[in-house]
Formats: sequence, structure tokens, C-alpha cells
Amino acid sequence: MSEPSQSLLPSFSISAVEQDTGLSKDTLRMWERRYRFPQPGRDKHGERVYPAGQVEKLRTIKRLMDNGHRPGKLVSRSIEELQQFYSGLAGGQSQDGPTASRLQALLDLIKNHRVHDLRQQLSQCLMRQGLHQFLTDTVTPLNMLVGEAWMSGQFEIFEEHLYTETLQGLLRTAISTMPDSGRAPLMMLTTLPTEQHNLGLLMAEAMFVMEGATCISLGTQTPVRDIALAAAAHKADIVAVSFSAAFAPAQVCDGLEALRDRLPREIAVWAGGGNAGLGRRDIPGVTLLHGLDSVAPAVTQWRESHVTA
Amino acid sequence: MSEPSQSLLPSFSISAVEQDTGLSKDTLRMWERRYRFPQPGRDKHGERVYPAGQVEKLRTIKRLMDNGHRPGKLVSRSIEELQQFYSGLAGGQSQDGPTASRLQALLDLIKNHRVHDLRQQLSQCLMRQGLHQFLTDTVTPLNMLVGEAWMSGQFEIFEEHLYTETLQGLLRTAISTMPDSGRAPLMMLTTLPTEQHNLGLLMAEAMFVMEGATCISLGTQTPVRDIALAAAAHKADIVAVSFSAAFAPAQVCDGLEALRDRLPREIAVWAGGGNAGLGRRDIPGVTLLHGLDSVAPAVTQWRESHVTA
DNA sequence: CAACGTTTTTGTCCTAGACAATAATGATAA
DNA sequence: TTATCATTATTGTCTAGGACAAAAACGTTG
Repeated sequence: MSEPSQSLLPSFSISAVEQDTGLSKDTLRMWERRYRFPQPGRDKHGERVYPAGQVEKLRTIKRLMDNGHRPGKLVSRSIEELQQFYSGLAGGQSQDGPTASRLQALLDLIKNHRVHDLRQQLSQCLMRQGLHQFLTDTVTPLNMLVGEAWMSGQFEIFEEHLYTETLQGLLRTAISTMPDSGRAPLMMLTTLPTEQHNLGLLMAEAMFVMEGATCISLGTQTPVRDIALAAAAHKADIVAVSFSAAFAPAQVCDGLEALRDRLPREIAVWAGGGNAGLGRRDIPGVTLLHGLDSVAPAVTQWRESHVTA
Repeated sequence: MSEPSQSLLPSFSISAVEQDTGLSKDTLRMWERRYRFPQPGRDKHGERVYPAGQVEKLRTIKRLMDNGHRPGKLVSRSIEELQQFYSGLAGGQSQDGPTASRLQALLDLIKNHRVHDLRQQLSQCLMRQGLHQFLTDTVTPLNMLVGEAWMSGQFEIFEEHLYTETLQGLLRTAISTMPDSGRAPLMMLTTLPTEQHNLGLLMAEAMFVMEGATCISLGTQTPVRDIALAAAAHKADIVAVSFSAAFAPAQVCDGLEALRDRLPREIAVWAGGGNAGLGRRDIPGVTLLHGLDSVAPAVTQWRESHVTA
């Protein structure tokens, strides 16, 4: 009762903020110097203490940066402005009609924490639409809506977690249901270190398996050296790497180049995902997949240029 | 041909080493100052360039630290000494007889990259032994053996990844096979931020589900605030948190205390996992689970003290 | 409208000092 | 011998401000 400020408005150390927002300590200190935001207090040892409100704003900014914005334009704005900024962005491609209401229904299930129903409804969607359409017409837009809902403060992080977990379970089940075709190409799927989002990878895997490719997933965060070793050990035809929006855009091209360097030329490198840094620089020998719909043509094309002699 | 040193012995920037080893930049610089190891070269801008060999040694040291060793005793030793150091550790509890040879067979499958056979063999083990025995007599010791094999240089990281992925798939399938009992306790499972190991969580979930508990997993890395929100939203009875060896031991107690503070008293907090920092300090209101075998008694005890009125 | 060069923006790295939290050690008492 | 406590050693993280290169944005010219 006597310390409402402590229990209602907890504060964060710089490392807690780093964990929470994904902004490095260096960046946080630099912004403070440059933009005068954030402006943390200090504890008795002179160490930064970030109030909850500023951390929230930082989270929001990070999310917008992940979508391609630059910090200089963001830091000075209020959190309300930022939230509008975002919904303006994603709202542009929202559709109406039955699709929208179906998605809204799913969104409501998440919001009301009806995990069991959510799983069942998603599963039903999957069955009705088939895996391909499910991924393109339900999962992809739903991902955006969930992200948007989070941005505008309607969703908590744990609700996003719950959604991700449910979907992962569903996709894994779906993938393991499809029999291993044993056909070419043999694909190796993973993400680079620091990229911990598995959902995009799973969606890609599902698409590849549906095209009759054989997939081996290394999970997330495999060092480049180990991707190369794994590809060699399994005689993979293609290495596919996924980059979510959260991955540092500047690192994307570096990583892909390093990977390309380490792999023999006969192994193809494919990259995809929602990261803003993907289209930036053209990397010779790396195929960019823009969205799930480009998976099927890519596999077909690969097969055509690799007819078994 | 002309630059063998570059392609055969790649070098790492400090942030690459941070990613690779899990040691922070601050720590790396501090060690250099204090112990004179590592001793990276410098590029033209005066920035640290770590040769591959030193990075390997750092990885090894980190692994030993995760098992409870202190850096001061490790850095001065050669990499060979360190490897022996480790196998001496885990080798102590290796068993002989049929169990050992069964595990060795599985280990060989991993080493030979027979992913498909590995999955099948593990699945067979699961069926033959039942989930409980599978977890305690196969998975747990196999985890240790895999870790040990990695330490002593017999395994590559990607082989560990492959093993983890396979096992995760298997466990998820097993868990989703068991029907939702809907019985109490309602458990919420997750890990704290920075803890990204999902395997321990899945193993725990499997155990809980077998005890007839209802489990909701938030996946890894949920901020304390969101764990509390999620627990409230779902009216959870118990929040269970897993700490792998890789989690910073010093943070374990802090995290658990913060969590305990945020949750109402009627929600229990359980913690488990292979982390060295778990037993250190006693936290009132937090139940420590030492190993998978303590799961069943804990659930039973919880039920006894929460008989439905 | 495209291509090029310039300016601004931005993140990461550097050094070196300070300090608190943890673990290990040794001393004392039961 | 074992338990408790105080002291010392170890160790990681924080701080400050300077430097700089890579990338994006901008403006100019062809």
C-alpha cells in the first residue's frame, strides 16, 4: 500500500532494458546523449534507472524501426503519435469482407485467452483451407494483425507468445504429418545467430515440404561455420535462411555474404522473411524469396535447372 | 589458394565472438585486461580481431563455466587440459551395461547424421520405455553425453542442433497426443528473458501433463511482467520456470524473486533445470524441482494441499 | 528520370576507472 | 569434526566521452 510507485511502475536497469527492447546498451546510451531520450534516472551508484513508461516507448520505437523507420524521426514523438504511425502503416493493406471477420474472430480468441478454442479454430482453418492457403490467407495476415495489435497497445507480449506457441504446435504437427518424400532438393533450414524467430522458418518449411522437397531444420541461431558443415555433411542442395523483422537489417547482407563464401558453389542459398534489410544489396549467388508465394516457383525452377542426368 | 589463412582460419569481430560464445563484449574486454586472454589482434581501425582458435577456447571455457567452474581457474589452461577437465566431470556418472550401449548407438546416429534413423530410434525408445522412463533414462543422460561430446570436440554445434530439433519434434508430438485433462493444477510454463533453451521446458511439460496437470506454455523468454499478466489472465495455479546451464547463474535468484513479487501468493512458483545458480539462495515462496523425478511428488503434494472444497 | 557525389544519420567500437555482488578462504566456536 | 561468521579474492557490469565507418537521405547534374 505504501509503495505504489514501486509495484505499479517498476523500473529497469540498462541491461533489463536491453533484454526487453533488443536495443544494445551502447545504443541506449548513445540515444540519451544524442536525442536526449530516453532520460533515465540514476540510482545511488549513479547507474541508469529506466521508468516503465520510457521502456514502453523504446519497445514501440524498436518495433517501428524493425519495419524500416529511422530512429531520428521517432524518438521525439509521443507514444500516442507512434502508435498511430504504426496502425497507419499496416492498416493500408487490411481487407474487408469475410476474410477480415474470420481473422477478427481469431484475434478475439487470442485476446480472450481462449487457447484451446484458438487452437481448434486454427486447426479447422487449416483443414478447410489446406496448408497452402492457410499459410497465405490466414497465418500471414494474422501475424500482421497480431503485430499491429501489440503495437497499438491492445495486445500484451504474452498474448503474442501464446499465439506463436499455438501456431508452432500446429505447424509442426502438420509438417510431421506429411511423409518425407526423399525427393530433391534436399533443403537445410535455419537462421543466423541472434535471429531467434522460429515461426517464419516453420512456415517456410511447410511450404517446401508441400513442394515435395526434403527438409532438415537446424532450428534457430546456427553459426555460419556450422551451417556450412551441416550442409556438407548432409549433402544439401539448398540452404534456406530466414530473417524476421527483428533481425538487425544491417547484418543481413553481411551474414548472407559470409554464408555464401563458406559454401561450395553447387549449394544454393535462399533467403526470405519479413526483414527490412533483405532487398537492400544484391548478393551474387543468393536467391531472395519475396513472400511465401515465391516458394513454389523457386523450387520448380531449381528442379528444372537440376534435372537428374 | 593465395589466402589460406583467411579461408581456413576465419577471424571474428568482438560482436561475432559475443554471439558465438555468449560472453558479453564487456566481459571479453575485461578478461583481456585481467588475464591476458583472449589476446585478439587488431584491424586497421584498431578493433579487435579474434582468431578462430581463441574463439574455440572461449566457447569451451563458457561451457565449463555453465557447469559451475570459475573463469580464473580456466583461462590459463590449454584447450586440451580444458577438454580433459570436462570429460572427467561428466564421465563420473556414466553407467555401463545395456543402457550405455543403447545411448552410444544413439550418439553414433547423431554423429553419422542419420537424422531419419535417429528420429525413428528415439521414437521406438519412447514407445518401448514409456514417456517417463524415456525422459529419465534416455533423454537426460543423452543430453549429458551430447554436451560432453561437444566439449571434447567430437561433436559440432550443428549436430547438437540437429539432436535438439529431433527431440523437440518428438516431445511436442508426444505432448499433443496426450489429451488435455482439464484437471488442476493449471500450470503456466515459460523461461525468463535471455533463456532460450526450450528443451528443458518441453521435458518438464511432458512430465506435468503425465501427472494429469493442464499446461499452457508461453514458450521461451517471457518478461516477468508478462508472466504475471498471463498467470492472472488464465487463473493459473502454478508458474513453472526453467533455467538451463547457459543462463547467467547470478540472475536466477533475482529473476525468481522479481517473479515471486509480482505474483499473488496463491499462485505457486516452481523452478527447475540444470542451472548452477539454482540451489544457491533460498527464495521464500519458490519451490525448487531437482530433476524430473521430483515432478510427480511435487504435483501430488500440491494437490493434497489444495483439495477442492 | 537515372546516376553520381555529398552530407547527415546512426550504430558500434575504443579506453580505463569504479564498484558491488558473489565465491572462497580462514578463523572461531560448538 | 562440523557449523557459523568475518575477511579477502574474484568477477562482471556499469560509467564517460571520443572516434569513426557504414548506410541512408539528399541534392545535383547528365
